[in-house]
Amino acid sequence: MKIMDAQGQVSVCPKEEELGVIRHTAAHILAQAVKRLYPHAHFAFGPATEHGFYYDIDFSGGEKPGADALETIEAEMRTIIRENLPIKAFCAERKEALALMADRGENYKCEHIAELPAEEELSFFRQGEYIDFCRGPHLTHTGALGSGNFCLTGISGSYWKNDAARTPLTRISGTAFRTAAELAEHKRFLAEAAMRDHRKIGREMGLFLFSDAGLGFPFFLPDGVVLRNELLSFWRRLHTENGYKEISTPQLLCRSLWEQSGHWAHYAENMYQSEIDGEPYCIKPMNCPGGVLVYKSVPHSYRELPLRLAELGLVHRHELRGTLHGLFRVRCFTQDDAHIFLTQAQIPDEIERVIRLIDEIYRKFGFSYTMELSTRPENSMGSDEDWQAAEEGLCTALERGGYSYTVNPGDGAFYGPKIDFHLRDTLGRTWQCGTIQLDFQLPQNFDLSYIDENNRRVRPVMIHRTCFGSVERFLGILTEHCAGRFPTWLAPVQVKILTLPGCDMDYVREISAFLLSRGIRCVTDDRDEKIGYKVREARQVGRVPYMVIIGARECENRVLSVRRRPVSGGEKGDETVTMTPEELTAQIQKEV
RNA sequence: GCUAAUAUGGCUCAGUUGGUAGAGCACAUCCUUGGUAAGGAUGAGGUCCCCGGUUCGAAUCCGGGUAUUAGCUCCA
Repeated sequence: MKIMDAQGQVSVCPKEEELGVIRHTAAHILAQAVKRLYPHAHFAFGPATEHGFYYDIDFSGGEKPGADALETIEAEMRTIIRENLPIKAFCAERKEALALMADRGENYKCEHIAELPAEEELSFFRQGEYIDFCRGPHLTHTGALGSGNFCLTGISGSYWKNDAARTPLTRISGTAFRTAAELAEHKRFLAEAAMRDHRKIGREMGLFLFSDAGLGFPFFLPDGVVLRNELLSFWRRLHTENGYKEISTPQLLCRSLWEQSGHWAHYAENMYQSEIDGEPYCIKPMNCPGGVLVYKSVPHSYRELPLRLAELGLVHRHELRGTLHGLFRVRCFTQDDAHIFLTQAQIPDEIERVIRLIDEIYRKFGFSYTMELSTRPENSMGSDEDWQAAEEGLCTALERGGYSYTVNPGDGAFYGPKIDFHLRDTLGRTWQCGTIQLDFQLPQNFDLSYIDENNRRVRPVMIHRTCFGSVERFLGILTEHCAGRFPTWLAPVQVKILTLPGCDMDYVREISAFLLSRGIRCVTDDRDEKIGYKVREARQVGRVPYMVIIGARECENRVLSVRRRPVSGGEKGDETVTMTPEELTAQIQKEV
């Protein structure tokens, strides 16, 4: 694939950059098509992204495109591709550049150029009547995109540099690939992803529910609670092994506590408020002040540190309604929180220990994740020295462990920097789950202390951390990851007994009681239905790991016909095997 | 909160140029006694998201809400 760079040189594109160039050129062709159809359109940014491309466009001077406009725009893009216009690069001095863009009414481009450092080379790409200020590189002519290799995917809103005070822009997004076959493959992937959507699976399997009675407040149904409880017992076992003590702190605490912690000053707009006996109270949006009060309730010795207080705390936050999204983004969720109180010297070791714990949990589910180090935000409290020490503490732990991570400047919590762990949903969108936050502020605000080996009163440091992040979000990710086919130890129903006509119901009851007594979650489907119907329902709707078929043959020989759902991937391919109840129990217990 | 689209039984969706609602699945009853991915019949079930407007007449057209979906922002 040939590309044209900003200097006008043609070269062969490195394989790993091909998609980006294709998509970037598609964004230009999109803009050109839009300009032809909507002459009043003005352009902001139009980059290639991880999944496709978009262009942010200001239509405020006239008609805005609706969703049905996408087809028309796509058709015009195909016309431009058919015209096979050569794409040429040229450079300009700042003054000329500004004049060129101003002449075309491209005020956003002018604003962008004006903000660039003086030494920046200003390059443009021209295709036919269309000129864009752009670093490139691009394809060498519009025909190289291929009219069957792209599609527009949506129309949404955005702002110039995310500033809501500015004129709203319209974002037209699309995606493009090297070949039409790759695009078709991408569409298949999207269809598959829709099947794995946790909102759909949650409804089908009866796991959870959303009601108009409370936006963003999920209900858990009986099978969802089983799933959740199994996940939490795993979590509790692991935390006990790792030296954590579990606590539980109140849902409502008086406002003065939140003022002292700094939440009132930095987080009030997200907090639900109430009043008790005329005193203002807040529903907790975080568990930390509760944990701090537990720490403060008795004097501590350096010998106790690090002191690890874990809490499965239900928190409520008033999130913007447009951001709510299934279990991924809710207004009340359970944080698998812990607050660790420790000495300065213990920071790197303890951070590493927490990273290892989170890694162990994610690996158990086969998740891959990315790590981000977020540094001091604008709206923060504490001294520069503390922030520097805290950021260094996190860096040291990351470097020592040899972990790869990206830095997210200014994205820390208001009380300290953090390491975030991001998991992907089935569409490839990332969601923050685990987090490790270092905090020098709360210990100060609450005058926390411990007695050191010289009998001096010393201020501890605090680590806030979660592994799942939100139990609800984690369950959502897990549901999509396994498409509802949970591992046997988590499956709400582990065994479904399907009866055939003519079987001895006493034997069925005996087997069911036997499995239940061994701690196996088992239900019986003895409806008067065809076996094929029951099998289909158990597999496709219930996603049950083990089906046990009992008919006259099984009753007579006192055995079971067992069908194990394929462990991974495909829907088909399992076989029926004959087992005794003891053998089945042994096999299931191996998986839990 | 912003931009766009969408909103019809528990679920998935039809519903022509405006003339008071349909299907499949699920559910109930009956028939079928069937050996591994949907046997058959009958029945019940709807404030067509809400509030206004246009019209003789609105699921349908218009306006305003609300919710959902996608994206933005924000965050676990």
